[in-house]
Amino acid sequence: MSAGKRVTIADIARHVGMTNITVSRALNRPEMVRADTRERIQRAARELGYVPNAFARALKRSDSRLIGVVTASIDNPFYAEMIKSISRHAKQHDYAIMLFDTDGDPALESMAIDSLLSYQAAGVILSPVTDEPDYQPDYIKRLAAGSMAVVQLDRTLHDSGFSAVVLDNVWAGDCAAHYLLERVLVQRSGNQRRLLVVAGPEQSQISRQRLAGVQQRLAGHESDVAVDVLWGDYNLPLAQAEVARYLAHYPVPAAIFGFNQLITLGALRALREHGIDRRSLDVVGIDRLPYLDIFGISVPCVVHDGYRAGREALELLLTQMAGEPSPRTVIVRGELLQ
Amino acid sequence: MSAGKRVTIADIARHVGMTNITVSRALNRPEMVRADTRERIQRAARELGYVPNAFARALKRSDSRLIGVVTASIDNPFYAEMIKSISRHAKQHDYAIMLFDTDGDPALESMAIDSLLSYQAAGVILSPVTDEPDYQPDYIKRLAAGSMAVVQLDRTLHDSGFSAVVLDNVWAGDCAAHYLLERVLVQRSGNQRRLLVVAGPEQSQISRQRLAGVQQRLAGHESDVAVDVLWGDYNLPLAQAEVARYLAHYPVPAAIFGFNQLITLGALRALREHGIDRRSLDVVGIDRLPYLDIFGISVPCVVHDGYRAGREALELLLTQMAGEPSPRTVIVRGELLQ
DNA sequence: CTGTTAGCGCATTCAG
DNA sequence: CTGAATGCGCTAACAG
Repeated sequence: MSAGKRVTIADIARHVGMTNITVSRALNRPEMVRADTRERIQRAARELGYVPNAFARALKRSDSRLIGVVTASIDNPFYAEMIKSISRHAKQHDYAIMLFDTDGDPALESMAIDSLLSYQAAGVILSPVTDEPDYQPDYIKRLAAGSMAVVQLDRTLHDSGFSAVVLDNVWAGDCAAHYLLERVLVQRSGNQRRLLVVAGPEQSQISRQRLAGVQQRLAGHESDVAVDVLWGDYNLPLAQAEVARYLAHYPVPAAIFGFNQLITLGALRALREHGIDRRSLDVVGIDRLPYLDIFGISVPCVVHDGYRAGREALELLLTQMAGEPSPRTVIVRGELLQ
Repeated sequence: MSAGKRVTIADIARHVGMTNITVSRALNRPEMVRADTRERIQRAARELGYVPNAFARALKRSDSRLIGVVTASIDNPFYAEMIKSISRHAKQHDYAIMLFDTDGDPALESMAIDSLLSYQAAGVILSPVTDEPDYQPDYIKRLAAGSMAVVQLDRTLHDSGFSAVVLDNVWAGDCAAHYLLERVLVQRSGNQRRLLVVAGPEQSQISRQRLAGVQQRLAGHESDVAVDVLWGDYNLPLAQAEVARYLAHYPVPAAIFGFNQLITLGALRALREHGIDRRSLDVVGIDRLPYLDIFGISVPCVVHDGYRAGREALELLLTQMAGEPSPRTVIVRGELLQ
């Protein structure tokens, strides 16, 4: 209750006329202490306002109950959903979450990893700032050398060898292309059969896979659909600018496929900007565009279950922490929502 | 580099033929060590893959570089924005964030506080599960007794005496009501002059303030606008259900005012469900309904700058941590966006 | 069931 | 500028 010094186990010991270790046991392994002394100790702890010192405990036991989450953008709804899921499940296993939002900055990402190593985190769930193969941050070595479990989420470091939970990106591309082919493109005529894909960075593995999915589906179909690809980034303004520039130079395509939520929104905004009714062509996306049904709007999207992805990541991390040596990859497949 | 034991300061000391303390100094207060030995030590540290042990350091210095963030819903975009802002600014002051998503569960909230006390967090930014005055969790005592700085964010514990960053809720209500009066309600006739307010929980201080703002504005206007209030919670399904029930029993009001993003969306969905064109009446809300402009939809809203609120909260926390004894309250005013 | 001893890794005394 | 001793708070390991 006193605001001055912190109450330690020793204070309680003095208070009840026992030794430290007995107090420690009464608090952590109650069954090892006689019922009445246990009572006395626990009551004293409560009355004195005892708060265990997590640092001292972790130092002694050299195992922390900490899990790190490193992500580039907590304000991306898909990531927020995954983080919520991780947080919820971590709590069930008595782990606290240390969160790092790297804001797309590799330097911050590296510092985040160092912090986690420093805090002896039992594991990290990592979604790097980019998944381009060139990105080979030097913390990979530090991570691989240590005993910290690692699970990558959504974005992966090329060839890092860590476990991962990723989306089925090829399938997502395939699925959207299939939708476009079956329902849409077949109904159009001649040179209208043009699909505009608005992708992320040209080197992004995720974008490449999604595009591969599209191409694989088109190839199987023996159609004469032409694909134009705009490379950019996973944000709205750039996607909007790219699409605007495209529309200024080429005829309106039969369909547009946006590779994530923000890209799709950017493309739609560009259409509007050019005075083109979005219903005059077909737009599909990846990731949910929430609440549009309320306004009678429907944009078909391939959506992935972020809650599930988060859970899978945490479970994978726990098995790694339990000693499973071989890295595993879990693939989460989405579904087309119309 | 070795995967076995962690390398400590002592290993480095042995390696370079110095003692622990010199190594410690070379790493933390380089100016206290001769240049060449400092070099040797720092190089050895790098080569051996030394990682400082944050626990040992914190234990010794009894000051952690940890700030706790406790919130009910990281997946609420407004909260996500605030958390991102907190995270970004905390990093600038070399603090790491420990995040707790309480998921609306008071028990989890209490555990989160205990964890933070246990980790000797320098401060907490707290947004409790509810702001109803009845909610007086017993961790308040523990918090007040200790030396941890506390700043409440958005939602506050009634009479807790902690610093806070809150929204100007009265003003938000006033502002929306003003808009409705000036632009809208005056144009309607007789018994059509009915405003439906869809609020949060009946005891929520925030909802009460927003409602007070509405009533104050209406009172000042000497108008004959009647207000119906639906109490509920800050989520979509309940708001939708309440509004649906209202529409089943009463004539369509001249306007609907939703007290947060999800409530407004719920109300709009109820309208749609009842086959009522939302443009046949006036709908205003609090919180942004993002991206609707892309679809040519406009729902006027009072929006608050979450990024700023987060920054203010962190700054307030830092001043508290620096010893400022008197609690302060910062009020963030929103603006009407049409 | 309880106590003694010892040490986790680091940084603060105080001496050289 | 460098070192020796000491302790932060807690809990193994081994007694008793």
